[in-house]
Amino acid sequence: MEKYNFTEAEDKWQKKWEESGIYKAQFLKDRKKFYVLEMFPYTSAQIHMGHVRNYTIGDVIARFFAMNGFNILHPIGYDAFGMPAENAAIKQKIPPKEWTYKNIGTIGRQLKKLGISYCWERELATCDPEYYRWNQYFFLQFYKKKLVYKKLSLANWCPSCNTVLANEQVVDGGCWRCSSAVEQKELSQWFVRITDYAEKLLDFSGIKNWPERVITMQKNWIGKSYGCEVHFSMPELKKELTVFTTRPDTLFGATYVVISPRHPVVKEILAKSRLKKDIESFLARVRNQNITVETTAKMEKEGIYAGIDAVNPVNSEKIPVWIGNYVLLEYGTGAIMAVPAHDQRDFEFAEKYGLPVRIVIKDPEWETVPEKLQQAYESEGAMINSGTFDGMGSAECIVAISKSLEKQGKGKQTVNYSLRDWCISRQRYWGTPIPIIYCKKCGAVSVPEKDLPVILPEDIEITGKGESPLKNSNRFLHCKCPECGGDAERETDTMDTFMDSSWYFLRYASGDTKDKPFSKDEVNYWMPVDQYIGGIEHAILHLLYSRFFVKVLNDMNYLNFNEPFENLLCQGMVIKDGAKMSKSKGNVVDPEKVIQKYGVDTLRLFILFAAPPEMDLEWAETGIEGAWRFINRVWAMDSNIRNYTDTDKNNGDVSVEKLINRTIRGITEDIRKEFHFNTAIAKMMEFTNGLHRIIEEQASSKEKLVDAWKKFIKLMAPFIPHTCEEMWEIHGNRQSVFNESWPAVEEKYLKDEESSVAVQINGKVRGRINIVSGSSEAMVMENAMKNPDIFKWLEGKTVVKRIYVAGKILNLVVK
RNA sequence: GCCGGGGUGGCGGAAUGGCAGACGCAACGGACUUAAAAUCCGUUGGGGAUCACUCCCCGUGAGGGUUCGACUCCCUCCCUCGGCACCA
Repeated sequence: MEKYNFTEAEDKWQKKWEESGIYKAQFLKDRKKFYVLEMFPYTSAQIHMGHVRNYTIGDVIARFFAMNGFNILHPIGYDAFGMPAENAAIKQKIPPKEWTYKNIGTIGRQLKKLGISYCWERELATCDPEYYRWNQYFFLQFYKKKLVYKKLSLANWCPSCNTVLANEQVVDGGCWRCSSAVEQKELSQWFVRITDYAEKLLDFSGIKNWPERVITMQKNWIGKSYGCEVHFSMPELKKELTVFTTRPDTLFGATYVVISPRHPVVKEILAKSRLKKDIESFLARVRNQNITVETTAKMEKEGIYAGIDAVNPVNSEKIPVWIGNYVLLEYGTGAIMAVPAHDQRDFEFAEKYGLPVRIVIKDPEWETVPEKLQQAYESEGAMINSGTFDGMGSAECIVAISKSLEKQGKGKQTVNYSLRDWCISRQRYWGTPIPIIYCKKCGAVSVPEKDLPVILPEDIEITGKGESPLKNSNRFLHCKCPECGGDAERETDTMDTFMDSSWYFLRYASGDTKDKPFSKDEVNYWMPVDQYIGGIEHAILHLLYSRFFVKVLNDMNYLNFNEPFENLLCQGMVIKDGAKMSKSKGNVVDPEKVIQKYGVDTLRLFILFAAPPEMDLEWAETGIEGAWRFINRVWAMDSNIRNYTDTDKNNGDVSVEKLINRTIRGITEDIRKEFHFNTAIAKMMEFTNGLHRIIEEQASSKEKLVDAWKKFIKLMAPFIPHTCEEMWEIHGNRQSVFNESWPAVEEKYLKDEESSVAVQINGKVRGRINIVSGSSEAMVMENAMKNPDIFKWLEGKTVVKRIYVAGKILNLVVK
């Protein structure tokens, strides 16, 4: 028996698919559509196993829905802007554009080898000026609506390289290139006002099926909390200080307030305070503490008395104002009231600096003497030391105290979000230039739409040092003001690449894009994406920004839907030797090598079989061998079936019909329900095992056998497309198997005349009996009593209870 | 610390209130072969009884509960992998 020649078949079918344009998306308004999308790849050197898994899952879904009568859009493109291109430029002296397009070439070739059913006509790269001009266009539309603005914000700064660093470029508090200590520097940067949409983004009602954890992560990220703003007066400054708290019930227990070192009032304090020198040296020390993830957690809480007091509005008590490094300017009002008795952080801070503690909520299990308090009591209880509120429950006091403050104009109930506005400024080269011109006379002026795109210059050397690289291009930097015609300079920041990926799915959905970002009609037809597939690492940012974009564009009437991705599948990682495949771990398996040795269908089959899509997948070379064996078994079986000879004994047998119909039903359900391709493939294996027996025993006529086999080829086609096309052709078909429709279940073959019922005694299986379908409970019982295996357990006992689940189980409770 | 996923044979995994371990891998035995590879057939959770057909006990991270019946539902705990983290 000859082995399946995968190289020949794969080349042949990939070519045929390309020539026939079978996967080309067609805008057909009256047909039901299905948009399958995998997160587009970043243009690093080549694709890895994680990509193969992602795209294979998408491909099975696309092919399955196509065979089920849907009009399919299944596009691909490249996330082509970003830092690694600049790193390559620094290290290898290759211009970012050259590096990127070289990689696009490699990845494109690799993707084509995977034989995915992509509509290549809609391929895009975000670094193409015809793409990024629309980033600029959207920026300007948002600018008009005041959804983008400029403000001062902190950035990581390397004083030696004289450059801004991304968070991931800060390693152990130092610069990744030169290890100098990283400082925080205030820069004027562009922000998108995503906080305006916080409430809309919390509404997930337009989403059909997303992993629960992704929704939870987004909700936590947005971080809505109900609370109260309280105004404390500062007599020395003749000013009010507003704090935000979620626990107004503890207001009587506030023994000091703390403000962020970057709070605007700090300047005024410095002007007035007798402790000016001490505060300045404290600020100098704290200011350079960088705020990357690792360091924030370890950072010691520190503070200093500001030398002035604040007056608590509920009891007119004077309490000290402190400046503390643990208070964030960006959250709430940048100032807090500290209640050490009922907040663990405040408790620790108070202990460290010997600040007073006052208990205002009674812990039912603990004493109410401050000196004896071991830790803050953060739960509910009865109010004490709180004036007229004493005796009330603390939960009702949250509302009562807020309302009382509101009435006196000393505070108000508010809602707070931890979501911050989206900083889109990057002081880098390889990104979309921000279309703003600075004129001494006219200020910040938008580039007129007719002048878009603002093209990224290529006469730039990337060094990784100095400020924004675009400042080095005179041709780029200097321009005329569009308003007054005078000398002006361009904005030299580029946009965050999340801007690119926030709408690429709309561009894909649009065939006609000469003079607009996308065609409204076509986008309204294809969108939302019916199935989006990608890694969990994009659970928050990419998915949140895309949702935001769609909501804004909906409000601006560019489109008429509210969510970009109705269904989301987050596939698990590819693991080898207990760790995620990665270059640094040295455990990568190159997909191309596997394809060379076994063919892409084998690789697909293994990946789909080894685990359900959402779980991590353990790479196993022996598993690949198993997949390869299965494909060859199928290949051999195909020729056995073609060479099968009829005998006269097999005419009435329906076992092959039963088998194929059971398989059709099982596989269809496994795909439909949760994309559990692993169990679908198990059912294919069960089918071949069963069919093998039928062939050996010559239990079926040839006609029925061939008929079942052809249906089986269709069932396998989404999984191993090349192999199935080849077999489909050998069986005399001229058209692609993907023009066929998915086999339908013939219910009449699934009604079993006999079924086996397990008989339990006190919940333990003691025997099995075969019954005629539809037997009554009494008949089953009678049958069971006749069975010696069961009878012996009943001797000398009485049956006190009988549970019968039709056709499945009979449980007898005996004493 | 908070939130979430997960824990089932030697391994990947099935079964989500009704016969635990489908399907595959690995291992072992057999057939074919001069031999090997490939292929095909068989066995395979642990323990025990039996010449044998077979039969019994234990078993889904640990302990408890609900139920005629629990991998599945509830409570307590342990381990593990992710995410977030001074959010006031």
